[in-house]
Amino acid sequence: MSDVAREAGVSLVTVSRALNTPEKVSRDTLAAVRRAIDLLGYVPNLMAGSLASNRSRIVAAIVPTISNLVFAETIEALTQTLAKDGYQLLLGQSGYSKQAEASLVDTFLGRRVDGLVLTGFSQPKALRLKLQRANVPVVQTWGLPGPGQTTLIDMAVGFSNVGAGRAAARHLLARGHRALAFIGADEARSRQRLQGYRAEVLAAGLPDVEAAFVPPPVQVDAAGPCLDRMLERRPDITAVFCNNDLLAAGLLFACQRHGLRVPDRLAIMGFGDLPISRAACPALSTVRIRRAEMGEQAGKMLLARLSSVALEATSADLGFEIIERSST
Amino acid sequence: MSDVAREAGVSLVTVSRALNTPEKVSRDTLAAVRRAIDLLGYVPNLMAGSLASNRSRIVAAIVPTISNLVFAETIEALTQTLAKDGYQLLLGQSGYSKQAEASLVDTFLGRRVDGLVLTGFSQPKALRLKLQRANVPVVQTWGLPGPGQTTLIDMAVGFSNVGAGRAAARHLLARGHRALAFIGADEARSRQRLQGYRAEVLAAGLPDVEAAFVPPPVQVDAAGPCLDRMLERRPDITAVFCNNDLLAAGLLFACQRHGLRVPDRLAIMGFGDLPISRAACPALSTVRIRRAEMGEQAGKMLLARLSSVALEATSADLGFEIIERSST
DNA sequence: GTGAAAGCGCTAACAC
DNA sequence: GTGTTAGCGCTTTCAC
Repeated sequence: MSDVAREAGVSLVTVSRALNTPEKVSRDTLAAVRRAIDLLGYVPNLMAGSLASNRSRIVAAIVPTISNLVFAETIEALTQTLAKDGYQLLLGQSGYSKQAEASLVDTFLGRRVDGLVLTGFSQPKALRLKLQRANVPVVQTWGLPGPGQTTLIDMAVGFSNVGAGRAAARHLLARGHRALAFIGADEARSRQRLQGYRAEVLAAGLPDVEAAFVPPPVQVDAAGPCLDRMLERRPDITAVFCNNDLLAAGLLFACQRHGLRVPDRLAIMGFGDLPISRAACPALSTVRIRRAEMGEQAGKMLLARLSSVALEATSADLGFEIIERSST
Repeated sequence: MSDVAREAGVSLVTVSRALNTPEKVSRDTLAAVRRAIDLLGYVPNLMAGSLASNRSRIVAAIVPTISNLVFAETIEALTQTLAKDGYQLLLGQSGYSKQAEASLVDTFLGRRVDGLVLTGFSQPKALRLKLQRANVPVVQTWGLPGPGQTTLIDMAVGFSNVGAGRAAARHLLARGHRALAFIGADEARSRQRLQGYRAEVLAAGLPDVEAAFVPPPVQVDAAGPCLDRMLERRPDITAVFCNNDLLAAGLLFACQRHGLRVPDRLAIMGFGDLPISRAACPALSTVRIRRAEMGEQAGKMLLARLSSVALEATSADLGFEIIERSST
């Protein structure tokens, strides 16, 4: 930077200003500085700037895995929202492990990220306190703060997993199904959806839900084996709520293979409204959630906080929507 | 850090050493320092460390979009390989735009990333030169350096897209197909596969391939409309090579919808060997590529370079494999 | 094994 | 509108 300053015949600060607040520099000086920058091929060191200004312009996000399309879309929208304001994204993957999440948070705090986006609300208390003490803006996603273990750290954007489970059950019950099953990943959000799903079924005076869990990360081909075991135990099952559209698509293929007609013999309901649910044959009924908006909203909340703009609310409920298609 | 030093009764440098090279500090001193760190809740500022040491321990990766499962898996493996050595990943998404890619590179160079992972080989010359001048380790992925516009910047890991296209064509020709079609995204790698595919078809003395391009990012539901147009123009088509398994699955659903039997009326070949290709009914023949290994290998190459370990080769060909299943 | 001194390349605060 | 001064919180180098 001092080379540039010398070349342009100005002082070092002026170069800094030309870069960061060009409107506070005269036209001629600005031109001279820019010429010098081009001439010397100068690339500003943002790390030094971060150290001096105490703002890294980096936000970190932790997801269980980026290989799950639903998280990928949230991250994509988040990255793009942040990029508009010159922020970059550090990506962390917890692999559904609380311990890995905690150690990622430590690293990210050490890097002095300006903000943090977490997935879910089941962080241990110690982590919550650490984050609150660190005084770093945090957005939790893919759920909503509420009673139980779902505690708010700072800000939140998502939807009610329990409510989504309830709505799925109501949809299937309204279609006349009386023996319902559930297939989901063995993790917190999926269990919350099951909770709502089950509550609705029991409230209708029906036998309990037949539930199967597959270890996360969910693979599309995990559904087939589940189906076999399920129908063996409960041949009366007529509807399955899959906690992921990909899982539902896999189940649909498994039904085709077994000659089970969908929805006549077995109704299938997905979750997420991924493009595949619309493309499938029959098209899959599902619960639409606003994945991209979740990332965008998380980014906006952080940016607002970072620019000291007053936030309307610390928590945003993006809701969900039952999409009725042909598989139920 | 000086607070910790005071608390532990040692100098500031000793704290730094206890953190970075604990083996160079005596057992007692180490214990004292660690006690002080816990007591004070000290979190080292890695940005300051980066500035002083001129190593950021950050690697940046640029992919077209993280919402495409194939890239997500590469990124996942890369992140995990880097994490083992204490490196974090900055994620950039170009949205298939060369301009966006160039501007991301500028930002990342400004952040003084220790390494860079790029997707593809068609970077403009100016970008290549800039990266080479910056003297930062770079790995290009999802292809191989070779003649044409595919120039090597520094290191590479991938497979031959042209070769994969050729192999797909040979597979279909061997099954007796004589009128072949292609559906792919309108981007460089897809075009290279078409190039190999077409070359093989023409070499067999057959009519040219019927090719359809969909704008990236590819969506699973993009295939259906393509199919209609294709069969209208060329009702003789008996096999389609889709440049993505998701696209192939979408095509399979479209065939079910139209009552076209797969593979009897139309053979479908996918690309990537995503889990869905095995789960599909009929299971999809496809070209397996080693997505996760690509990320892992890219990470290893960078880490080797960063720790000054001699690399065996600057370029790794991970190959591909034709997976024969029921859809062809 | 430990410490003192000298920066890393910037920005913040204040002066002019 | 521009410059001067004083750091940001570490690591490196060299000395002991």
